[in-house]
Amino acid sequence: MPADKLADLAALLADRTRARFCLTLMDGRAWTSSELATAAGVTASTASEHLTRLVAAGFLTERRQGRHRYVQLAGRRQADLLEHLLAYVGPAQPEKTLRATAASAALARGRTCYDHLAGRLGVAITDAMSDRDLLDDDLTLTDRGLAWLTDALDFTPPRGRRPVAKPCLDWTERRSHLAGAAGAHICAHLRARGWVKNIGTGRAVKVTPLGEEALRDLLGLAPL
Amino acid sequence: MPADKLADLAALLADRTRARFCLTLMDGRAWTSSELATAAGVTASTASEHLTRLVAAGFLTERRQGRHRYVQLAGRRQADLLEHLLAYVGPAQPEKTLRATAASAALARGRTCYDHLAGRLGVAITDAMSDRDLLDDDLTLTDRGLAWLTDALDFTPPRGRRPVAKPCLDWTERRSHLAGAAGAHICAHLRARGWVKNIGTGRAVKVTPLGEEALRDLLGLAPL
DNA sequence: CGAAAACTTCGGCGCGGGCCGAAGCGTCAC
DNA sequence: GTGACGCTTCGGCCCGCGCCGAAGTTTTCG
Repeated sequence: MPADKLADLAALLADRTRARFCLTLMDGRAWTSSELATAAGVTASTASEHLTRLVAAGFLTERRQGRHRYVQLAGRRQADLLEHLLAYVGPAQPEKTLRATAASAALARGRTCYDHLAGRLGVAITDAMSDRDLLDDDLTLTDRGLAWLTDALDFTPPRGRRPVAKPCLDWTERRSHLAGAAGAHICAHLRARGWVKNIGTGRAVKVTPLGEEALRDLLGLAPL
Repeated sequence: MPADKLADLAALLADRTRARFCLTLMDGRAWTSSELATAAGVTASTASEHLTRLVAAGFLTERRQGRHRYVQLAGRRQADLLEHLLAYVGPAQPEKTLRATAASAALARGRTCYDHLAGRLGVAITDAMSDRDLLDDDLTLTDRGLAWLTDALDFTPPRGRRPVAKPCLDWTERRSHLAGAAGAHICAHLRARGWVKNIGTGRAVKVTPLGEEALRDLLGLAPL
């Protein structure tokens, strides 16, 4: 019965603590059990039980390393699903505290979404690439786009079945931005060059002065 | 906190009975409370409470008519969300009973998805339209496509903001098929002409002999 | 080696929620 | 009006589960 599987999947995310874990993990990085526990405001034992359940359901993967248990979103499918759910509940409405406002403004400006860039930054890069005919309307890579990525950004297309470029729904912008191998490569490349940096401990990112210059040169992108 | 809203949304669907209700309502039609109760195998009182909750959350809409309470999926956003969740849990794996096998085979062959056609039938129509340059790669309507719909199928584009054509993910085929106003129109048109008919009480549909002929003439579609 | 750190397991508490049956209320048919 | 019907409300049952603290295991560090 597909309804039962649907209910089981929903039940997995139908808890505030587990939902917080998943959202925290949306940055695509691996977190330890205790990091997630403090981030969500529960004790270590509670976190341990939740993680066991999320891993058992295949939603997260774990890697034991010494006395640490690192967990990560299991893959892009899970990240996609979370994005769709977030898009449904809608962008966070006006916040109460100043700190929360600043934090969510930073998130809206630019962040990582699993392994690629999202927020206004992600959408702006996607738009700039579309304007220069590097992307099609459906966010697949054009020949020009492939050449550009290869030449300017040292991209080599993956050998596996992973789509090179595909759209990902953005829950603050309500627009599609570039995901897939190309999106991931761009994110990694900009990070490696020091063109974008993480802000704080979350998944918000900011463009460095160096990065603004580079993005202007590469894509004619004005500072956000 | 967006995580809390995510958890609340998931909790809404994290019950087998409510999940069954929603899946039953995926045919886009309105059902009465007692119909859903028997379909899901619960008493009237239990169904009433679940429906109240789903309506309060804005997931369903209700229409009181005499002594009946008709409920319906609130809109396309809800249907889309359910499709994505179903796509994640995957197509139903091999069934136990013969009756279940036949029923799910019929569903895979052709069904309605909220207001348009899905399953192999929906995908086949979408593919045939793409082959004839009526649709772009991203399943938007080409000029030829709009002309074809208007001439052959009495289509008039809606005045509102509803997209004329857009992709919808198919949870059995794992492919996109045509949704949006054009998809809904095609479904309604085929049904009105008696080219497709509902099978039984669910959302499975079959193509009539008349319909097979018409689809061959219109789109060069071979019988499924 | 001993102590500290990260995590897990277990017992127990309390709450929420899913279910039903019985009773009540409005609506329709005769 | 009278009865049947569809639905809702209420009380009560019970299970599941989210949480914690305490104790136990494994690894690291000095």
